[in-house]
Amino acid sequence: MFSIGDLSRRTGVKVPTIRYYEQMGLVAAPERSEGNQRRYSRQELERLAFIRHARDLGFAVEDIRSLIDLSGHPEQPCGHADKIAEEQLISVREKIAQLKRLEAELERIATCCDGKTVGDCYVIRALSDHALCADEHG
Amino acid sequence: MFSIGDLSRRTGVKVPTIRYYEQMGLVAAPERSEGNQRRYSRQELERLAFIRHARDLGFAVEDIRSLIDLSGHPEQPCGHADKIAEEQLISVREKIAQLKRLEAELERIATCCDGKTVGDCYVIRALSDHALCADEHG
DNA sequence: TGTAATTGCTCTAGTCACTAGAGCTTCAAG
DNA sequence: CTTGAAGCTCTAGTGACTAGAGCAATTACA
Repeated sequence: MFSIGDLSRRTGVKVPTIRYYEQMGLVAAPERSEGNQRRYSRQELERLAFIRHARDLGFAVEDIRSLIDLSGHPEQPCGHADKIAEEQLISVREKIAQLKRLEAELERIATCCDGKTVGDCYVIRALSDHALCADEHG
Repeated sequence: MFSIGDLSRRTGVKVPTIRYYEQMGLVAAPERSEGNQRRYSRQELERLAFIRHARDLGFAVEDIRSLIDLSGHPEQPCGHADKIAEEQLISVREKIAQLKRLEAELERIATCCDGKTVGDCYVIRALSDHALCADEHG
């Protein structure tokens, strides 16, 4: 039996976040001690580790809920789980592409400033005038 | 003189977002028509375009506030503006690095599933067991 | 000039995924 | 048996908007 603090240390999920997940129905309400404190089993530790891992990978809480539902039905076809993971992959790739465009733009902005005062600062001018951008973004 | 809708169309910032920026003090409260509708000048259009551009580049509203304050003092040294842009560049690069790690992990997860049911689905197993991960993330 | 469609106004509340704080109780170690 | 850490519930705050209700003003057209 683990206290909420044990669970937090073992999974890296903060204590208030665990309680929040319980409220959201992502983890079930666990047993309580005589003094009304939460007591978790190993199964619940594993579920929380699952959630943590999926959150680290950028899955939305709703996706995680679906994945948990799926994992409770091991006899069903797993196409849905694959689909969630693939969509997540696509979204991550899109974010990378977008951020790379920003990186290029910011690189130009942040390294080209040789003005001494704000009046001729390239950072400020570049932000004021989209026409100074090399290409489209945003 | 532009209505809030004109401003929105010209800058790509949505109408409620413009009002929100006014509330947050990012743009000044503009003149009003006799019927109490907002009327903007070209200067305000430019400021909003500046904000839009900076938001597109991922600057936080607080950073934008600083940049606007700076641009109001063109005689000051521009080191601070440079610093904000450089920090933003660093943070974008960190995000890219993190997302690339996720991409690799998700790629492995999403493409390796040849199980037919959830019971032996690699997606679910990989999320349950961090030990299946090729390397650290999150 | 009339009227209808569009646009605008304020205000409150909701989003997502937490995070912080107040004020209290329980637990574990010495 | 005491003390200090950890736990409890509850409310409210974060960032950057977004949505909706219920009105008022403006604009286009007949």
